[in-house]
Amino acid sequence: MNITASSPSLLNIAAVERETGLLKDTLRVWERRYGFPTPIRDDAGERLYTREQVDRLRLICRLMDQGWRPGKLLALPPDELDALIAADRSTHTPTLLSGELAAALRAHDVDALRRTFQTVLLEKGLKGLITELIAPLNVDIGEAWLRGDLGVPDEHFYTEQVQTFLRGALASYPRPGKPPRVLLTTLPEEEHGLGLLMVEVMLSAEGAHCCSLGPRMPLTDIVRAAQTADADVVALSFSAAFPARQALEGLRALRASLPPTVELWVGGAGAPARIRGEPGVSLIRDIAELPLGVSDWRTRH
Amino acid sequence: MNITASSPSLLNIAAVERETGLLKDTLRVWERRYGFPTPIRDDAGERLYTREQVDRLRLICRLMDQGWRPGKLLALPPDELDALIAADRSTHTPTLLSGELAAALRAHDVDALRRTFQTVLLEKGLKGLITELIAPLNVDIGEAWLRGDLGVPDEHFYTEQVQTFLRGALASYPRPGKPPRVLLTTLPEEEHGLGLLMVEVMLSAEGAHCCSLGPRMPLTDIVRAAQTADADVVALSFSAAFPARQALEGLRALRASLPPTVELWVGGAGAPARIRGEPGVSLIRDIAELPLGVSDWRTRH
DNA sequence: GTGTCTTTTTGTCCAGGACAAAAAAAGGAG
DNA sequence: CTCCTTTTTTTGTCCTGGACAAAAAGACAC
Repeated sequence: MNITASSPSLLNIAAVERETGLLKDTLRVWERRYGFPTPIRDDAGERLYTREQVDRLRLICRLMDQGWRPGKLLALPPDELDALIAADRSTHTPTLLSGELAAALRAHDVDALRRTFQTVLLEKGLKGLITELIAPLNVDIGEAWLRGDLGVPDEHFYTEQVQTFLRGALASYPRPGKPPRVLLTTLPEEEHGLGLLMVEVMLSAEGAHCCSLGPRMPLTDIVRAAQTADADVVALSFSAAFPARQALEGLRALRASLPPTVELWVGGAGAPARIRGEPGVSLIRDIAELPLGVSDWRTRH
Repeated sequence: MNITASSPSLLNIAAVERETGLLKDTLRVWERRYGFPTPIRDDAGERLYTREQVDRLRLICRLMDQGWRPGKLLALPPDELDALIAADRSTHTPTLLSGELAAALRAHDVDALRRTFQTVLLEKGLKGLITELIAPLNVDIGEAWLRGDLGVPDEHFYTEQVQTFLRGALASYPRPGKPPRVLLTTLPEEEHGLGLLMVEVMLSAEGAHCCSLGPRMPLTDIVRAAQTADADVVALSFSAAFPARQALEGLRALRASLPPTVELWVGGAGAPARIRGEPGVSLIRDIAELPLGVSDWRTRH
C-alpha cells in the first residue's frame, strides 16, 4: 500500500490551508474569481481538493514568492507554470551549494555535514564559519527551496544540523559574559529562529552576555523581559519573507515602549531599510558588522 | 509613552486569532451564540476587540485546556473566571519547580540555569539529567504555564536554554553512530521539538545513529526521508495537546506507507495509547525506556 | 529617475445558515 | 456498580455571496 492509498489524495480545505499556507477565504475567493482550484464536493457539499490541485497551488505560491501575481498565474495552464519554474531554475547557479555540500544535504548525511562545518571552523574560526559559510549558505538554500531543487526534509535537516553545531559552540563559551547584556528574539509573526541563533553566537564570540527568548515573542512580553533581564540591547531578527510594513510598525511600537537607555538592534534580510533614521534603532546590514557594533557600544559606555 | 498607547488596545479579528489561537469563525460564532465577546466596530463595521476582552479570552482558553466547556465559561462573569483560576492554582504544588530553579526561570538567569543542569549532569549523567530533571520539569512548567504562574517569555527562555544545553551534549558525541539508524520527526500538526531533542540525546547516548528532521514534517516526506536516510526506525513525538484521533490516523497512514522492515516508535504525553496492538508500532510510555528499546532492537538484529 | 495620484488587483472581513465531530447523558448488559 | 453502546446536546468548522481595505501597478508631472 502506498501513501496515496493510505492518506487519501483528497484533502479538505483546512488541510490545504495547512499545506499551502493559503487562508481558507483566499482559496474560496480564487475559486470564485479565477475558476481555480475547483475542488470536487463531498455529500455535505464541502470542498475536496485533489493532490494535483494542491501541487499546482504549491507551484503558484512559489512563483508568487518570486513576485508573480495571482491573477496571471491562476489563469495559466499547468504546463506553462512548469515552464516558468524551469526558466527560473536555469537562470540561477548557486555558488556554495554544490558538489559535496549539496550531496550531503540531499542524502541527509549527518557526518559529512558536520565534517564540513568542523573543517571550516578550524580554518576560519567561529565567526568566519558564520559569515563566510553559514550565512551565504542560508541564502542559497532559501533560493534552492524556492526553485524546488531542495525538498522540505532537506531544508529541515540542514536547519537541525546547523542548530546543533552552533548551539554546541554556544554551550562551550565561558560564562558569565561581559556587557552589553543583549536580549534576543523576534516579533510574534516571525517564526524563524536560525538567524537569531547566528547572532547569539556572534555576540557570544565577542564576550557579550546573551539571553535569547527564541522566536515569536509578543511586544508586551519583549518589553517586560528587557526589564527582567536588565538588558542594554534588544536584538530582533527578520527573515526575508517578513512584510516590511508590519516590521516597521512593530519596531516603532517597541521603540516607544522601551526605556530610551535600551538600544534596539535590527537585522536580517527582512529588516526594513526605512527604519534607518529612526532614533534609537540600529540597522545591522550584515551579520559580519556585529562585532563592530559591540565594540562601538563598549566605547560609548 | 507606554505599550498600550503605541500598540493600540483595540485588536482586529486576525490579531485576536494570532494571540488566542481561536479561529475567526469560532470568535464570530461565540459572539452570535453566547454574547461574548462583543467587540465594538470600526467605520467599516469590522470587529475591534478590547484588551480586556482578549485577556478574558485567554483565561477562557486556559480553563478549556483543563477540561472546562465553552458553554459554561462564556456565560460566567469575569470575577467567577478569576475564582476558577485561583481555585486551580491553590490545589497544585509543583515539586521540582520551586526555590532556586523557579527563581532562575523568572529572572531569565542564564548562568544559574546552566549551573543547575551542569551539576545534575555531573551527578547523574546525561540520561539521568533528562529522565530525572528535564522530563519532569517540562511537565511542571507546562502546568505552571496553564495556571498562569509562568509567562510566555519564561517558558521560551527555558526552552532555549534546555535546547542549547542538550544540543551542546549532542554535538560532542562521537560519530558515526552504530545501528539502529533512527529518523526523528513529528507530524505536520505538531510543532514542539523539545521532546524530539530529548529522544535524540537519549538515543545518541546509546550510540545509535540519529538523523533528526525537526518538527512539522508532512507524511509523504517522512516516508521519502526514511528511504533516503536508510532508517531502521522512525521515531515520532507527540506533545500533550495533540488530538488523539488525528495522531492515530496519521500513525496508521504512516505505518501503511513505510516498508515493514522499518519500525515505528511513538512517544510523548500525546501519543495515543490505543496505538498499542497495532503491528509494527511501538509505544514508548516513558523516555527512560528508550535505552531498553535500543538494546532490544540490537538483540533482534 | 522620483514622487504623487488614480485605477486595478487582491486578500480579508461580514452575516447567518447548515451540519459534522466531539462530548455528555442516557440506557442497557454483564 | 462498571463497562459499553446509543441518543442527545454542544461545539467548531464550512458554506454562499457581498463588501471593501490594502497593496500593487499604471499614469502622469516634475
